[in-house]
Formats: sequence, C-alpha cells, structure tokens
Amino acid sequence: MSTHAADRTAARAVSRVAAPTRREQILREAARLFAERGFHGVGVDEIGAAVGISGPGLYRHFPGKDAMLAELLVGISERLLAGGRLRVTEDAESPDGSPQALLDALIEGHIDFALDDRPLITLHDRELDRLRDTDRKRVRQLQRQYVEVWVEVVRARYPALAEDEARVTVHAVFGLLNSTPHLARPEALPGREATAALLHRLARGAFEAAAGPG
Amino acid sequence: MSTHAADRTAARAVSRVAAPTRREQILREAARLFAERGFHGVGVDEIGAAVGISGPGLYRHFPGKDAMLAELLVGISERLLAGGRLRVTEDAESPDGSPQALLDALIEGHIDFALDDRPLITLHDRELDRLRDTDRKRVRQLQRQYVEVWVEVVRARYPALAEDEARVTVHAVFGLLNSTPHLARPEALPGREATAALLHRLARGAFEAAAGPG
DNA sequence: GGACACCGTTAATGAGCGTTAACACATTGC
DNA sequence: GCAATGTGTTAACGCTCATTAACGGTGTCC
Repeated sequence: MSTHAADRTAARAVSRVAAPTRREQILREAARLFAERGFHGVGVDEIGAAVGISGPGLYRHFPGKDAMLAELLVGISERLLAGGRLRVTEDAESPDGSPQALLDALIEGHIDFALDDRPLITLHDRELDRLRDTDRKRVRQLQRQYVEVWVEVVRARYPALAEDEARVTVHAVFGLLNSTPHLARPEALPGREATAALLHRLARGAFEAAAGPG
Repeated sequence: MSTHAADRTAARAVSRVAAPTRREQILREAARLFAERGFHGVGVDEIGAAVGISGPGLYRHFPGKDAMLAELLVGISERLLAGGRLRVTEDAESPDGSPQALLDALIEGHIDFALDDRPLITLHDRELDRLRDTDRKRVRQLQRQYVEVWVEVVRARYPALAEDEARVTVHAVFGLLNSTPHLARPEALPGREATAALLHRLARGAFEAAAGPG
C-alpha cells in the first residue's frame, strides 16, 4: 500500500482515475454504514474496520464522528444546489433553453444523484437532526435554496401554480425521486436507465397534474 | 387522576371519547419523540417525562424500549394493510366499483394516514432497522403485502404497465405521499384539505404518466 | 542524521443509558 | 383486615461507545 504522497499522486496521474484518499474512503464507508443502520447505530470501530484501520485511528482524519456526518450532509447539499444552479445558468445561456427543458434538466440531475449516491440521499433526509446546531442550519439553508431553485423553475413553466402549491409539489417530487434508495432490494429495479426514465416520466406527470386539475 | 379501572371505564363511557390509557399515552409520545430525534436519540427518561412518569416506570407497561418501537411499527403496518384490503373488498362489493375508483380510494386512505399520523409515517421508513429480527420480518412482510395490494390495483387500472414498473411506481408514489411529514415547517402547508387534494392530484398524475409515455 | 509531520496502534477514561432491584402506596376482592 | 395487583419511585448496575493518552514506525527535508 503506497502511503507515500508522491506515489499516490503518480498513481492517480497514471491511472487517470482519482485514487481515493483515506479521507474519501472513510467518508464513503461511513455514508454506507450510516445509511444502513443509522448514525447512532454505527460505532467508530465499525467505520474504522470498513477501511482497514481501527477505531481511534479515524481521529487522525476527522475531529470526531459528528464531523464525518456533517461533512457528508453539507457536501451533498452543496453539490445538489450547485448542480441545480449550473443547470439554470446553462439553460439561460442556451439558445434551446426553455422552462420545460430546464425542468427536465433538473429532474434528470436529481435522478442521477438519487440513483448514484443512494446512501447520501438516504442520509440527507434521515440524519439531519443528529448534526450540531451550526451544521444543521447550514444544511437546512442549502436545502431551502435548492428547493427555491426548483420552485422558481416550476413556476416559470407553470405560471398558474401558486407558490405554496409549487413548494409542496416540489417537495413531493423529491420524495418520489428519492424513493428508490429506500427500496429494500435495489437489485429488483428494472435496470438503471429504465428506472431513470420511469422516474422522469412520473415526475413530469406529477408536475402536469399539479398545474392542471386532472 | 383516576387510577381506578372502573372510573376510567365510566369516564370513557360518559365522555364518549376514548380516554387514552397510559399505554396509549406512552406510545403516542414515544412515536413523536422517535420521529423527531430517532430511536437511539431518545432516552427512556425522556419518554417517561413526556407522560409524567419517570424513566423506569415505563417498564410497568412495556418490557423494554424496543417493544415500544415494535408495537408502533407493527401497528401502523397492520392498519395500513387492513385499510387497503378493506377498500379492495368495498370496491368489489359496490355497484359503482371500478379500478379507478378503487385506486382513488387507496390514495385517499394513504393520504389520511400521512397527514394524520405523521410521526408514525416517518418512523415507518426510518427506524425499521432498529427492530429485533422477528419484528422486522413481520413489519417487512406487512409492508410487502400492502405494496402488493396497490400493485394489483394499479395493474387492474393500467393493464399495459409491467409488474416491475408498477412496483417501482407504487413505491415512488408512497414517497410522494409521505413527503409532507418530512417537511420542516408543517404549518406552511396550504391547509389540510387543500394539501390532501393536491397530493391526490399528484399521485394520479404520476400513475397516468407511468402508464402512458408522456 | 535528526527534527518533524503523518498515520497507525492499544489501553484507559468517562459519560450516557437501558435495565433491574428494592421499596412504597393505593385499590380491589375475599 | 389482608393478600394480591397495579403503578409509581429512587438507587445502583453494567454495558456500550466516543474520545483521549501514550507510544511507535516511516518517509521527508535540510
């Protein structure tokens, strides 16, 4: 195992794929374990064992167990928001931009998160309350901003929709899109692309129904 | 405080409203606390304090903390399934029965649960893994049966829908309908009836979109 | 070759918490 | 009256578990 910093950099450059640092390993395993058994249900010894070191060794990389959860939740919240904002500006700058195209882009981006980062999506709405006050406020603020991005896009696409209805609808669609990570047997899904397409259809259908009474 | 059994029965009969037993009080407060801060995040002392007795006093009513969670989760799972099955038989026996009417009845029933028993809905998909093996298997079995009830109804209404697609869709609609209990500020909702109507429209829209490519 | 940062280890500490023990007191039924 | 039952109490036990202490090895840099 190359613990030498220069070796790691070289290995990364050669393989063209980012070799995970120990920190990243820890975060990934912690996310998986937290999602499986809950923040309080996982001990530091288990997290350590999952990356091949033992319990207290984690404290060389994180000040505490809380800090791992905080970094995970703040990280995913920031990435979601950044992705959403990026798509908004891309749509604004594109000649083919349209409210519907933008909404589709948001949906697709969120589906990618939900299908590719299952543990994080699960944590995102399950373990928020285990954070220290300051971290929880930060995550909530990011979540709120992400919702507002969606609400504005939805209202641009469906001007007849009232703001509070749009907000409830956006929340409901998040629940819909985030449903697959909660599935007991993810292997029973119809395949990634088919699942993504189905979820996309469902989300569009929900928005359509929200706007025009069916 | 009437601790006399005969008095309690009399009070119940007179007031015509079921006076909650101590057991029921405990279950309700435990559900609320578990939903707010997670099973491991709540101590028995807190649960006791919430009903006016102190910590170990709970052990006169339950064999342990686990048993409270188990009773809550098994209870709601059974009620959901029973409600679903009841609606199926009602539809079958009714002259106005139809697949669409039955699906609407299922949706409405589930919305009632989601809006009126928020803490339980939250627990239902968050704390399942904290149960002892035997209880968890029982809850999972009930959940699976409830999903199957929906899947059959959905496929009766939309025969073109493949079974695995129907199952994913049902799961997604559950996520949609269960989204409001996760809302940070429930008081920001547009009012119970308006919220229920909106959620119902969203669910119908999702099913429509699942069946016919939009 | 020595200071130093980095990354581990195992052992100890200390708090939190579920559970049990021991005891008290009212109410019911005989 | 008096055993039995139901429902509380407080104190103590024991285990889990996050965190810290103390120590060691390895690679880097001057």
